Amino acid sequence: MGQLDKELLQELLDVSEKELTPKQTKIVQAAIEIFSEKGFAAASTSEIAKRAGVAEGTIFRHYKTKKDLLISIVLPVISKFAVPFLAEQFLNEIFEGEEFEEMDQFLRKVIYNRYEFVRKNTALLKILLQEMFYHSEIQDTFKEIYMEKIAPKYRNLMEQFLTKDQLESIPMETIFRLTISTVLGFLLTRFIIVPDYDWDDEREIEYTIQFIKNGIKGLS
Amino acid sequence: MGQLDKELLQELLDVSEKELTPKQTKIVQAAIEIFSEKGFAAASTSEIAKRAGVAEGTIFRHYKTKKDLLISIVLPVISKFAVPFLAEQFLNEIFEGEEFEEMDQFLRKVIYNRYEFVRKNTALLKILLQEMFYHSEIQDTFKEIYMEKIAPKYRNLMEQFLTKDQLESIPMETIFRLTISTVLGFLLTRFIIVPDYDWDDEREIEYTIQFIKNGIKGLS
DNA sequence: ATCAAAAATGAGTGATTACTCACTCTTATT
DNA sequence: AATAAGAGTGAGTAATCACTCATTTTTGAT
Repeated sequence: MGQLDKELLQELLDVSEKELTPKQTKIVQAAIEIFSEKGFAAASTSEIAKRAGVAEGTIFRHYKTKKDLLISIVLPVISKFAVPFLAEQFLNEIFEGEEFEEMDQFLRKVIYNRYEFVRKNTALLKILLQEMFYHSEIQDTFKEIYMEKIAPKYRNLMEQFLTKDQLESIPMETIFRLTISTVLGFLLTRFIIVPDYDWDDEREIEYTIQFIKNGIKGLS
Repeated sequence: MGQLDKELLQELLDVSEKELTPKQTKIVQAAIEIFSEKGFAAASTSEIAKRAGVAEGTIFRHYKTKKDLLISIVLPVISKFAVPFLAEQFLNEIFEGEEFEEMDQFLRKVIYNRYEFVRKNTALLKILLQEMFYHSEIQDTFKEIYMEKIAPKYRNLMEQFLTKDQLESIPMETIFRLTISTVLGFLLTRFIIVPDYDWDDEREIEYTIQFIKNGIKGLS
């Protein structure tokens, strides 16, 4: 279950880090598997070492503590999950050439993009989802990225889609909340809560887009 | 933070159980606090005993294992969270006398009702939210209650609100998914993810209702 | 081939874990 | 007052925990 692509892993952890030794990569892969299977607190360093095919001491050569290992795995995922689809390049593709397009287009692009990300990184996101409640470093990183990267860009973007009526009467935070919880609700349901159900993904995505679009349209 | 009302606790655990001794009540209260603060796996029975003002052995008089304690706390919450607002009495209040009313009314009633429940039981629901991923007993109970109690009643109810067009074209599972994830998204955001934000609850609830109603209406 | 630095090892550490059990205390019934 | 049963106790147990460190192995530049 959930074999980890080595290149993908490297890309995830390489954000600003130096390279990992082969054994270090093994350790990180094993840690991701076990953390997501039984949770951080219930995972033991001895089991991680065993599954990585490595002496337990090797873990502590590279990571001062077990929690250090968790943090080094989990923090880069937050950036990778939140930031890229708000990068300039991504936005330009939406507003290419002609007039800016409908909210449909934007939502569809975002959802398909994040769908792929979640599909490839389910284990990592399960860890993140679980541990964010207990580790303030994770919460702080979330807050920082949301406030500095996501909120301002998304706000600008939404203003393009909304009428003057809507902009005056509906608080932007509410629109964020409803949009994000619908999209995350879809992704979590699809990949974490009931992944074994026989979903018709294209159809579900299309319904989700229409639900958000009409839901927001009806608020004013 | 999160002091536990003793009567409320009794009511929760009394579903079909015998009474608890005073010390047992203390144990359950302490366990709820500590489980929700640090998670089940990171909570130690010695700390629970200490906070309950009880010898550690007393815990194991009443519960065979630490996990037994968790399960005895968490399973009744699932029923209490899911079932009551679908009880006959509750539904009768909505369809009282005249014609059946709008979807608005139903959603408003459900949301306010569950809002109060979540407000009073935040710690319990945080435990449930965390541990459902690791304990199959919890998942099974969820599935059972959803399939036997919630889905069939909610299906009947929704059929009252939807036109023939909608009933034929939109799968009911999709409507469930969108509705539930929007409502849970609101409650989780409000009470667990960002409880310290200065929410205007009445306004948010009203927006949430309109969002769902118009979102579904637009699907056909 | 030499050798210094980095990587890896695994036996060993004290602390903590969930759980046991022989025993005492409390309570209610007679 | 006697007694039986359940509630409560807390010292004790083996297992496991995260982490250390003296030592060995691997690596890469010369």
